[in-house]
Amino acid sequence: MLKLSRLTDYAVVVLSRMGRDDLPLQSAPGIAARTGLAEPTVAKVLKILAQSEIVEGLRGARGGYRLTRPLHSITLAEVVVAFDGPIALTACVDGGMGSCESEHLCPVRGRWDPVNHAIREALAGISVAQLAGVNCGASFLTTTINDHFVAAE
Amino acid sequence: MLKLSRLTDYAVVVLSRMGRDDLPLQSAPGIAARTGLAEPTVAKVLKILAQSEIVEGLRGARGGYRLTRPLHSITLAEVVVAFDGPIALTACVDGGMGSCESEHLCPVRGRWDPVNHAIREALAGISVAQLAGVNCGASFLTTTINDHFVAAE
DNA sequence: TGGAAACCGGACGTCATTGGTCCTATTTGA
DNA sequence: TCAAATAGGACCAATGACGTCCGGTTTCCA
Repeated sequence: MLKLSRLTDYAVVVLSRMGRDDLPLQSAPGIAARTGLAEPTVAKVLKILAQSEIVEGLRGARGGYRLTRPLHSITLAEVVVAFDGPIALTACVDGGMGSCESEHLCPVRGRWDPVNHAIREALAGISVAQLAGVNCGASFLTTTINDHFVAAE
Repeated sequence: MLKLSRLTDYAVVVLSRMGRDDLPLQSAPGIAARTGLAEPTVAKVLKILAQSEIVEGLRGARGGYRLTRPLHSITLAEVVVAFDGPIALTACVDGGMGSCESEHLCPVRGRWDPVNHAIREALAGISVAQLAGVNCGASFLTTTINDHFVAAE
């Protein structure tokens, strides 16, 4: 279905929530309660986000998570990469020649790179703040995508 | 991995092959032999392509398939839709309100549409001919994507 | 007129990946 | 010292994709 993993979806929800009520520190159970998502799921999402340094986790009692950057500087591409891995529509792209057995017959050898690049840029042109609908006063780069947002409002 | 289904990948290979040696009619076993792909797989791919009217199937002995349109007018988006269904990165997009149980809490409600649109346009801006590397003399619309192709050559 | 070749539609078993959960260790504040 | 919270990993169930195969139909040719 060319869809991204459900965890990525949750991540956007969690990040949006964290950006909306910007407290100094938010615990996983607290975010779970405010988003309506299951607590273990939120915990898993935050752990992965912390590994990608999109959020920062502080341990111990009264610990919690906080955003390392404002929401409008976090791109959708970053989040997708954190959960789904590198953005590549086909397996035969990672530079590694020789991995495909019918390589000498394949007429599309190496042609997917521009496609992946295009998708990557489309996702990089969208910030989580845009998805969250946070009015952060920033103007965006990708005119095409921004036009869509304007049209959707 | 945000990857498209393997059948979509095969479809591009098959279409590229059909466009390269443009015979009046090509059988599934023949294409299988020329691409190095398994024959049942090629047959399945062609059946789906026929349902989407990207190729046309002629039955009977000496039958086979042929492209309904030149390769450069078939977009990657069409092929993806044929195999992966409508391009939508999340499940909560198909207009159908009320399908999500935590909808009233969700801070990204309805915000995904522009993202899907952006991805859709990125895929619609790429023709199968470009993936196949066929020199068809046409100039392309999406400057961004075309720039990538130029840069890749 | 019969057989062969090819498309058409669908069903089926297997396999990998994802999704959700849980457990234990570690850290920190009261 | 205890409680609260993150960190990291393991585990199992289930969904979906993949590849294959089958019977049916159509058409050409000998």
